[in-house]
Amino acid sequence: MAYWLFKSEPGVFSLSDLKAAPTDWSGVRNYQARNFMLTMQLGDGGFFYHSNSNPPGIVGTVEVVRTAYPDPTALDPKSPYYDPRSTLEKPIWQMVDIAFRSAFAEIVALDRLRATAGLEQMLLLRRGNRLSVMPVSAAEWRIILNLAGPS
DNA sequence: GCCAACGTTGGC
DNA sequence: GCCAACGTTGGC
Repeated sequence: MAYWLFKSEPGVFSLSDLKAAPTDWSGVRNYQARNFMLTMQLGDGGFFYHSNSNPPGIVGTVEVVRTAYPDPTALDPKSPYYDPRSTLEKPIWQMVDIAFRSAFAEIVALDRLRATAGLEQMLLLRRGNRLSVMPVSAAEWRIILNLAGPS
């Protein structure tokens, strides 16, 4: 069982959108993020992070409900995520499916994460980090759930 | 809207 | 294989 963090701009896709229906995490075009998705297991937990919002922060939890499979938007010339290097036979990009699990009573804001002991090593907080999918350690997971309180 | 940080691209 | 240029991300 591993833990992850999924980043999304709420104006584009929010936790409420995910609550309405599970979704595929298509459109990831970063090799590191893709490689993380390739290692995800059914039932893995994830935080849902709202970026480019005020304040940015973690708003709830999700669950991996399907392991990695080819991202079809890479093959669609009309998609903004189209990648002509990718083919049906040799897909480059992968995605997983995630489902809503819980919404925090209050957002755990980025500045609060930064101020919390035990989260100093968190990948999310690293300077210049731009990954849309990243791992979270079990310890970090526990600390943040505590910050969030009952959902 | 600004800009620092980063990944990717492409010329050489 | 180097590295400058570029596009994108995301906090502020």
